[in-house]
This record gives sequence, structure tokens and C-alpha cells, in this order.
Amino acid sequence: MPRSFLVKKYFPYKKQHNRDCYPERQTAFVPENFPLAELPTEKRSVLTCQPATLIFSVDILPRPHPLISPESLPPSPIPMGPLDLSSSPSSSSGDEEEDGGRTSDPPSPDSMQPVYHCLHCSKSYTSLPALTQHQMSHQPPPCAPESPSMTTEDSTRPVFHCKHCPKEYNSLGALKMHIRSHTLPCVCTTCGKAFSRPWLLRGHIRTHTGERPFACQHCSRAFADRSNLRAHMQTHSEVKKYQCGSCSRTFSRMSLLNKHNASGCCPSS
DNA sequence: CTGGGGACGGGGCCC
DNA sequence: AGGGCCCCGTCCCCA
Repeated sequence: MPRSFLVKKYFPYKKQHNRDCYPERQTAFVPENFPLAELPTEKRSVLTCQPATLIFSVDILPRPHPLISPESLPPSPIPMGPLDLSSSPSSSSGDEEEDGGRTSDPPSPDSMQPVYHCLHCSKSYTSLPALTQHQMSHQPPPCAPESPSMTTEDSTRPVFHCKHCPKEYNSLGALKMHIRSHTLPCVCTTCGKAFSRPWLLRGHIRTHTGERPFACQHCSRAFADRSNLRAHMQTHSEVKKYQCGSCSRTFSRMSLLNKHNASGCCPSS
């Protein structure tokens, strides 16, 4: 799984292993006169330069669906003229060589009677004007040029593309959620680090406050992160969650099992 | 090298 | 639809 949004080593205080909270957090770890508007630059960052006042006029840009090729579409005499999508989102950027084949896909020789399929839904029409009128219903209004780039994967499922990366989603909500990982709208007021979701920020703030609301019932340890508590609970377990296929040894974490495998215990696996 | 903790990422589910 | 939360997972660091 690509971890394209890992944000590491923003600040030198990351290096300090503050096992027992941050007793001197606000003075020791925060860079002096930390410039909120000048977060350390990252290649991927479209927003680190202005984390607090994000001005994103365009989060979702039109982009052709990479999975849709002329071959993947049903035989469809999509007209080139009024329906060449020149006003549609997917052709406004002008750099879509590969998309050209969609509209120029020749009709199947098997189709005795022309059937005009909508590019955006499963409807089909036997007359061009009917399809033309129907497809207008899929066009974004003129005043909304930045509506999400939505294509269809199989003529029925919409696909929403992320402007910032190749990911795509089948719901606008999922895409918006994903885009937050690019825009990082939740900014820590203490150190300026930005996060995609409020609860991530809250978890991060605990690293400043030292709050550890997740206590282990078996020992005195407490954790700021529930996942870390869960991992810790594995250390109390006789039989741990992750088992080696060869030696049956168990590990509290997948990463430890992977390390174990990589060390040569299970050369076959 | 191994085990464990800290921090934080994503998707999915629920309300 | 959007936010909150959960679960799973990864990476980094340290003992």
C-alpha cells in the first residue's frame, strides 16, 4: 500500500523521543517563531505553504479516466459534433491525447441499428438528438467549472478523480475525504503541523499535552493513541496475533512478523 | 537483531 | 453530506 501521504520529519523535535510526554513541550519542541505559513516544503505539498488559510479554488480537476479506453466502452456511435465533449469537464484541459479515441470509436459492425449510449450513465437512445438532450443533463452548469471530474467506469458507476494524485473514487464523499489528505486543513496551533482530519489533529495535540486517555488494564501504561494501546495489549498476550507460518512463533505486530520472515526463518514464505 | 512504543496515515462505518 | 470514530496498517525510533 503506498503511503503517499506520510508526513515525516517536519520538525526537529520529532527526533526527540518523548516517551514520558512532553513536559517541556511548548518551549523545547516548538521552533522559535515558528512560521505557520512556511512549513517545511515537501514535494507533494500543495498547501504546506499556507496551511491555515487554504485557498483552493480547484480541488478536483477534470481528468480523463485512465481506465476508460475506447476498447472498454461499448460500441457506441457517439457523435463527434455537438457531443464531442468540448464543453465537458473531461476535455477542458486539452492534454488528453488518449481520450480522443473515445469519441472517435467506430461503431461496431454488428450494430445494425445505431444505438447512442450515454457516456455518463447506462441510458441509450436510438436518435442522436435524444442522446444530445440527455447528455446535457450530465454537463456541469456553466457557473460550476470546477465540479468534480466524473467519468464512468462501466457506464453506470461514476468515478471521481483526485487532482493531486492518480487515485479515484466512486463517490464524491470519498474523494472529498481523500482530498483532505492533500489539503490538510487541520492545523496544530502549537507547532503548525497540518492534518487531514480533526481527530488526527486531536491525536497529535496529545503529543503536546501529554494526555494519554487509553490506559492498559493489565499494567500501568497509558497511551495517547488507541491503536498503540491495542498493539501494546498484544504484548500481554501469550499467543500474539501474528504467527509465523513456519515456526509458529507469534508476534504482536505485523511488522515484527515481517521482520522475522525477512530474517530468514521462513525462506519459503 | 528484536521487541516495543510513538506517531500518524487511509478506508470504512455509523450517526 | 459531513464529521466522528474505529480498525488496520506503516514507519521511525529506541532499549
